[in-house]
Amino acid sequence: MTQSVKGMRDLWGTELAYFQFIERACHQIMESHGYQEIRTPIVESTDLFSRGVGSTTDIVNKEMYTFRDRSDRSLTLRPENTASVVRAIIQNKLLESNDPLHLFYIGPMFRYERMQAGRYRQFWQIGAESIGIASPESEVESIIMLFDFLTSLGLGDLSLSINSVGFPEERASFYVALKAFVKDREQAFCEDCRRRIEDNPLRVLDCKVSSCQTALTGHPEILNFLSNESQSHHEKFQKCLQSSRIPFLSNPKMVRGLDYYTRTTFEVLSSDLGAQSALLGGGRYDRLIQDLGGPPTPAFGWAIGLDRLVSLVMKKNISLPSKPRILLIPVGETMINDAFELARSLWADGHSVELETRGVPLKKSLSSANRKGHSHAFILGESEKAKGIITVKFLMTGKQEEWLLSEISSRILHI
RNA sequence: GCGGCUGUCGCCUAGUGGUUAAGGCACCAGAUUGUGAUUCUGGGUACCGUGGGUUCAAAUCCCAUCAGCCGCCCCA
Repeated sequence: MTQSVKGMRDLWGTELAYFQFIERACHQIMESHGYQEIRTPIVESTDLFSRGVGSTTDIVNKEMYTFRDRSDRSLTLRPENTASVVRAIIQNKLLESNDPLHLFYIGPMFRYERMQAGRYRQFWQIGAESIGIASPESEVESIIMLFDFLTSLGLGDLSLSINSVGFPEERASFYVALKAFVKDREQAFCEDCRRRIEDNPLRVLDCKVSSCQTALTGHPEILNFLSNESQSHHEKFQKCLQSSRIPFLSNPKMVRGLDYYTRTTFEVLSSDLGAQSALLGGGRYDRLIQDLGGPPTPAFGWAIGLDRLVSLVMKKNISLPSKPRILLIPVGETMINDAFELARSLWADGHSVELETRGVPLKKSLSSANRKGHSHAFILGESEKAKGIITVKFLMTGKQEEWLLSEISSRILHI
């Protein structure tokens, strides 16, 4: 049998219901904050990502789904959405007015990676981008929205890690200092770190080996290498977070994997997610829009892994809002037209009702209603018709009531 | 990209060279045809992930492949 492509899964049933619950909450919160949805193509020119995400990142170097189309163009399934959103606002001239833009998106992303729990080759992200504002306050506005969103899902207790990575020209001297620091103490570090010093010095900072963490005591911190402007930006950001009562941890060791970040970066990890603990991440990207051919424009954004968010919400036993599920069962062939008539009037009133059309014995209908999780069965047979009523069976308790046909629509609201 | 583990009905598992692969849950059929879920009775629904190989004989051993899981790397 042909099966789905490795790392790409079908969503249905309970898990899909959680996806939809979260997507609805997302739309609601975004709209209340004035963010508008944007949908960009899933496929883009490969160079958008190599230029936008950064040609030295792992995402670009080993994780992209890149292929050639019939005209020999190099195309890539988007590994993230910020580069596409930036491309879209430049191409569609959304920045002409100089007014800030607030956009959000929900959609699938693709990265060619080794499979693990919580890591898929097609995964879903929800993201928000705040474009055209340089202030630390705009960052906090965006983060407040993010936390309102998480709180509405019952996940308000997550803790935010923040850092600032400054601008590229400010980072260079920090890299030199960090490399020198580690090299001076090379023997104190583990084998992995000795390798990391060469190919990814920042990664030494979050090594899990405790002796390495000890050896890092007094290591150079990136904040000390930033310009006065970047430092004061970061201070304002922290003060604003504090006065907004958003709990955070300043983490000078935090490293992010995308090249376009400038100044503020942040992320939220959750130990409930196992090895793939990253739930969301984001930051400022003041150079990306000009790097991709637009006018110099400051911007800030974040993205949440929707698959991981769903798995967290499900793990915390946060229950979905449940509505009554009604099955209308005509008893006997003569009642099917009456059942259609009743169902159509209930649908017209906006009620959610399913109709049994198989013509099977009542016993069978009730049995599958029970199995499929219906809460109520409406039984309509000759005897009900003669009395102008319907039998309402409560499948949880087994109790039955008789409702007048004329009262059904209003009584449904109270079950 | 590197290292390791796993793969038996819809789900969970037993079975580690020898008859027709076993059990639980689920499912299906019945217990006076308009009452499910509960009870009772009956039913096995599986080419043992796939393809090769070894053997008189393979779910079991070997190889390959696919998929999943775990660690590294990295990220959501």
